[in-house]
Amino acid sequence: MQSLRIYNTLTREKELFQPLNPPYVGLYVCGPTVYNYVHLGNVRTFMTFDVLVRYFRHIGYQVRYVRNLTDVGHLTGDGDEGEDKIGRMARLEQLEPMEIVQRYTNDFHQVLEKFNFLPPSIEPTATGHIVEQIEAVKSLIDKGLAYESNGSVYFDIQRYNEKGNDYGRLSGRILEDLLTETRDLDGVGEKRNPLDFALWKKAAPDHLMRWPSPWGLGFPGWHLECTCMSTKYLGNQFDIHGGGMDLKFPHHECEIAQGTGLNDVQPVRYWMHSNMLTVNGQKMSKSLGNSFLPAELFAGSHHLLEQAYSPMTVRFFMLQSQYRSTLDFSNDALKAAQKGYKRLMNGLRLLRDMEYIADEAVSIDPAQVEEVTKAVEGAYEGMNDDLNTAVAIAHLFAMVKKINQLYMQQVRPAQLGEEVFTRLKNTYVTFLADILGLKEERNESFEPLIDGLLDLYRGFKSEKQYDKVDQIRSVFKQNGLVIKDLKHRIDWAYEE
RNA sequence: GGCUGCGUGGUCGAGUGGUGAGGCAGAGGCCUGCAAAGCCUCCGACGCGGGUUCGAGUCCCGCCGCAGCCA
Repeated sequence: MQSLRIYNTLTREKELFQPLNPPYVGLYVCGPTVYNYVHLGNVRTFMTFDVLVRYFRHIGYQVRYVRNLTDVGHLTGDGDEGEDKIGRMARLEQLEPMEIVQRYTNDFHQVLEKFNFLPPSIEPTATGHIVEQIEAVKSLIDKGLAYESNGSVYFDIQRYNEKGNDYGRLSGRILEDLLTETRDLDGVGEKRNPLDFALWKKAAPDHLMRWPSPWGLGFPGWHLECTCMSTKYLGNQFDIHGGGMDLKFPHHECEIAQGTGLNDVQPVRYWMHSNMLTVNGQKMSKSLGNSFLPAELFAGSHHLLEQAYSPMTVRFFMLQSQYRSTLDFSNDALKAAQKGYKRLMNGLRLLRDMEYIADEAVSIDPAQVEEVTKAVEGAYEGMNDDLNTAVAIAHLFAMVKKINQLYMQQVRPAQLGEEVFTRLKNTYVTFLADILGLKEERNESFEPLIDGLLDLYRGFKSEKQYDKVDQIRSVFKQNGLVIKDLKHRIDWAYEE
């Protein structure tokens, strides 16, 4: 099995990944709050973990991938104040909260399918786990780590730390500093300490989503659902927890506190955080007007976009950077990605029809063998080094060059030998399709039509009817395809 | 203001003590009816100022800029 190293936010180091119960891997990723169309930044996060799951499975692990949907409890202030995000949308659009949830859940699934994401093993919802959350609150109160105040229940951070825990470790925050910073703030109200966070909130009379509890009608705090659902399906301690960088504090910090408080064990062994997106060097935000939706990207319908970019182009584009780096969206970068993506896909098409040809007259060329071996091993080394898809892709380009050389008969399969040839073929196809999740975007039913046109082209070409030849070329071009006139054959490819 | 991370060639983007990233763009060549595709060759960088080292894009200090979280 490959040895994968993962950057653990908790230790700020790359660590060798060792699962608790091999060959099983438990992975939990914070899913979206379904109150609006899915944000491109979220897409990047889920893509990171999509590739992680794919790679784990490829190297022989059995993954249980849990990605939740937040459908209650996430407030507009991202803290304990403000309106429920879903409740707010329901009020504005005069719909049932669950109508909002369903609408944006559907959108979320649709978008992810376009990007060729694997479905999670379990996709639990917060409202589906109210009972578990109430039980968790009770347990935390029993343990002296939480207290009721005016119908709400809060986690007692000071008590938690007095018991030898370290609230703030994940995000590099010092409790004393946090206390100093927040001391003079008013609005503490029901809390003993301004840093304490809500486990259960009392519902105001006009609050739409509420459930009965030992503390009256209310709803769960945002952080609690992830603790309950992750430990329910993956155990009190599990392998990996992922999410966007923005969730490190306070969300994930609170999850650690809740999980540790409940089960006396650190809930997560490896914390992984993916970085943010920028647009033309600036952060992507609605107020700056530079935030576009996946659908706008596919349609090219945003004023900052010069053209449409297909889902696979965007997928390839995102994977060309390492997940812990910020990634900048711009037209030039996306156009470059489109060309690069098509180059890889053309290689895939060629390779599919390529068979090994034995040739006694040709001996194995060590230099050729080494080039292929280096590319294959390099691709794995990239993935093993904290999921460095950028490095893996660089080696795929080395492979596509070799594929083209074989196709152009500049290199003979026998120069590689059957074993190395097969290794090249398998690795290339596996990396693109299975690990990176990149697939051809085409309509296969049109292929006979393409072949028919190509026959006509051949005929005109041999008759030197160049006006007809050029005409057919232009038809291909209009459809994003190019005709390739080679010494030994005539073929087509995606226009890059 | 605090914490965390980043700043690489025309552009996007890997690398993190000792000649190679890679994609896109650009230049030349092979091929071609002309092209395109492909192949070969080339061009070229490490925010600014100090320091450590035989040697730094890579480590340390300061500054500037960008991003995330907190206030």
